This record gives sequence, C-alpha cells and structure tokens, in this order.
Amino acid sequence: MTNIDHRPDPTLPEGTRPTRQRRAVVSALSASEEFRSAQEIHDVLRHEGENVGLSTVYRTLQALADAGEVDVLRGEDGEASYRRCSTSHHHHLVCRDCGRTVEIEGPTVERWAENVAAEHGFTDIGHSVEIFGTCPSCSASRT
Amino acid sequence: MTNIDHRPDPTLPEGTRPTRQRRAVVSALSASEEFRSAQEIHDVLRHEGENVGLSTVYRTLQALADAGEVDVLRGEDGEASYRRCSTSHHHHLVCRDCGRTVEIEGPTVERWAENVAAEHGFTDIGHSVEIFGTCPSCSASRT
DNA sequence: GCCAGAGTTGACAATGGTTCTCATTCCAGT
DNA sequence: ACTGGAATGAGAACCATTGTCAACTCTGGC
Repeated sequence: MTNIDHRPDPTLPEGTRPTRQRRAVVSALSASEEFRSAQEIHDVLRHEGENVGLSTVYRTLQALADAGEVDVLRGEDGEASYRRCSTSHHHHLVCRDCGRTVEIEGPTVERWAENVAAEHGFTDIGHSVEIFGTCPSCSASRT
Repeated sequence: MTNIDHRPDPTLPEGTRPTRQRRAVVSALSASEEFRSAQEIHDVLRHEGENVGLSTVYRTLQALADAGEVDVLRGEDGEASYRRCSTSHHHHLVCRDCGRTVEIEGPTVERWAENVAAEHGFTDIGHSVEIFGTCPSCSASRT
C-alpha cells in the first residue's frame, strides 16, 4: 500500500535501545494504515511469531507517543489507539464506520484556537480537533 | 467566538421516570460549574445524604449524555467527565490545572470542519474540538 | 572476549473506571 | 390494592492499563 501522505515510519526515541521488541512494535505500526490499539498490536505481533510482552507494547507505544512519533486517539470507550503520523502538527478526519483516516492540516483552526484561548487569558495552549464522518465508500455501501 | 453563559439545568430524557435518584444526579450536575466524573458525583450525593447507587449514577449520566443534555469530556486517562451544557453546539476551553472551563462558540471552525470533510467526500459530519491551556489564575500561582 | 552495570523485558498482580447481573423495590394505570 | 414493567443497587465481572521485580541483554570499558 502506497504511502500517499507524508507519514514516515516512526523511529525510536533517542536514548533508547533498538531492541527486537521495539523494532517489532514499530514495524507493526508501519505496516498498518489505520489506528490500532495496544492490544491489537500485541495480537498482530503474536500471530507473526514475534513474542513481545503486553507491558512492553504499552511501554513502547507510550514512548513513541511521548516523542510525538505516533498519533494517539481515544475512542468513545476511552481505549487508546495509535498510528504512525506525520511529524508536523495536524488533525484527523476519521470514518466512523471503517476507521479510514485522513490527516488534515488547518492553519485556520490553529490560529482560531490560539486567539480564543488568548482572549480568555489562557496560556500554554494546546488543542485537539477530530472530525468524524462517513467516508465515500462506506456511505456507498450503505443499504 | 462568543462566551456562552446560558446553561440551562439538564432535564431528564422523555420516557424515563423522574425518580428521586435521577433528580439527585441532575441536581448535582446543576450545582456544579465544572466537569465532574461519575465517581465524583456519586461522592457528592453520598455526602449530601442522598443515597444513590453507583450503577444508577452511571446509567443516568449516560442517558443524559445520549440525550445531549450534558457534555461528556474524556480526560487523558480516558476517564469520562460530565457537565451540564448549553443546548447549542459549542466547544470547550479547559484549564489543564484546575479544570476550569469556558464554553466556546466558533462558527469559523464549524465551517472549516464541514468544508474539509466535504472535500474528502465524507458525509454525516461531526467533530470534536477541545482547547487546553493554563488559565490566568493558575499560571499566576505557578512557582 | 569478558565484565559490570544500566537498560529492558515479561509474567503476573494490582488498579480503577465502567458495565453487568439479578433479586428487590418502585411506579402507573387499572 | 394488584400487577407488570421500569428502576435500583450491591456486588461481581470486565478489561484496558499500569506496577512489580527477578531475569535477561545490550554497550562501553578493560
């Protein structure tokens, strides 16, 4: 599957050892276009014969997330999902049926968020923006 | 971007019985300006002498959320928090230290989200926007 | 190569929010 | 009051996530 948008494979944070386990997690992430939960990644690795402990999967994903190497998305149920992402700041357009994701850039929103927050005297501003919808193919296959 | 101050007390969804327990949950929500987790509300009620089971608190909050009577916000840890909200569509500016919340309206973002999604052929569009920051009083009391 | 020590791992336990179960209780209409 | 369906609540179950800690494994220095 071609990588149309700029989403380089994640790289391990500096100062960490490139162990077999961590490489496996990274490669599992690289192999998938969609968001995967820690548990799913753990399963994938198991089926590939790569034995990696669940704790390690969690730890590695968290490290990657902290380093900004992967996106973290929280589902309605609060479960965290991870996906490789472009390094620049961006948001997501997610299909609520199939989970297909498009990365979005929006200078408009960035500025808007900054302004609104500043107006209220808030500093140290961050924001999260997710757009949900039904993607073309899913709305086509709707009975 | 306007600051909405009108936040009516939530009302029980139709077709449900206005029991003592449900009333208590609603009134607890009405009494608070901030987001409260289900557990917190349960505690508040307990201290008020209103005995309401935890399950019931969860059920009631979920019903209210489904009916759009309250806002649901998921913290970083995935815990759900509830607050009464204005009925119109809006977003939040949340202080990451004290949890203080300001409701935000942003026609700009609404339009932007619609457009972006439409560009990609997505339909049935919804979105979630939250802005995080440090509020004036919290940034003042920082050591 | 060998060693030492810090980094890393993983089986398992523990945590904690949320949901489920089901016997009991409450409500509305007759 | 009577009755059936809705609602409740104590506790168990669930399950993602985090903590524990002994065993293991890199890496740099010798």
